[in-house]
Amino acid sequence: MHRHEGHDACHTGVGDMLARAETICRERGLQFTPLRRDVMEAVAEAGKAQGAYDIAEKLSARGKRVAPVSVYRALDFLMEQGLVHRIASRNAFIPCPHGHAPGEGVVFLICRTCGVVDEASSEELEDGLDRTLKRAGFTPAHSILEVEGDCGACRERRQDS
Amino acid sequence: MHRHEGHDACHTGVGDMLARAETICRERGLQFTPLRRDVMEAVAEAGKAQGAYDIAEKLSARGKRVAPVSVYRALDFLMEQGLVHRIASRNAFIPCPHGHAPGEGVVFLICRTCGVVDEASSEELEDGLDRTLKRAGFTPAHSILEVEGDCGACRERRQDS
DNA sequence: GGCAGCGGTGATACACTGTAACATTCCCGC
DNA sequence: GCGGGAATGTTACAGTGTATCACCGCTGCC
Repeated sequence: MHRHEGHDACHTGVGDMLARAETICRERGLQFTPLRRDVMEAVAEAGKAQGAYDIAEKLSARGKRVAPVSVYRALDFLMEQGLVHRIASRNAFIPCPHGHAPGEGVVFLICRTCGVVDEASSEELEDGLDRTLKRAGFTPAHSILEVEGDCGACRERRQDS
Repeated sequence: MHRHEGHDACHTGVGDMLARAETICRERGLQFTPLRRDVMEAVAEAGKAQGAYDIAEKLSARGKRVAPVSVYRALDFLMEQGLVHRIASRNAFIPCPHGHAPGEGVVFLICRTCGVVDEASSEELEDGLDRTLKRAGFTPAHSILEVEGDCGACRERRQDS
């Protein structure tokens, strides 16, 4: 379980993500089926967060029809394995370039201009949250930290014009 | 705009919330209509987060039918005024006992056992988030911080049994 | 071989959440 | 009275997610 400080710079390629997913499943004795692979690929190759219905459409477009319910099941599986995250504020899904468990002090940075979702994490933030929860007498099980705003690239682009 | 450190202990009564809502609207030259009042009341008197359709049902039960769309409009208004918050992970709404603007370093603590949603905020958490965002070169516009887990009361209750 | 059990998938239907579009009402200022 | 704006009513619909049952392929077991 590795950690990052600040911006998430390790933009893994689609092929790498699939390979890693397969490895993880094999290690855990789980099946990385064709459907799960296709869904993982669809999420990974999209530049931004994808809705379940978008994924279903995308997979159906290349031949065999895939029902949304199948996509949801595959997504549930991939989320349990920490390979995909759900963005609650968008009802959409993104690939996870690392392998962290859910609720681990990771913040999602959602650019409202270009739609790209990035991850950031820091000890500092996590500690602050932990202490705040402890003071409130609350035992966390799962956290959702999402910030909507403008990413650096989009802000610069706006200033140019 | 007052601040809290730690657990939110100021559990305002329903009557107080309504009075405060009315005052705020009058101060801002906005209408606190009967519908808005009813929706505010429904949200305030429920012990836990309410879905928009729950509210519509509740209001319809006592006589005149209220369509969900009307509830949504009232909720939008109340959210703009900071009187109500939306819990993204539950698609539900809670009253806000304070008067903060959205995205102000407030964390929602959602008890997965009893369903009660509490608010907590701290400078520490907010600073940690700010610094993390700055390092990532991200300009925040709106934050969603929600933690699901067990509140103190439910944890104790479980240990008793 | 036959057979129960189980995980994964297909397929249909449905529930829940949210919004668009347009009609109506009410109130305020002129 | 009359135009105009804000709030609400009404209908329809889009988007998101789940329940249910059937089926298939595999494995272990008798």
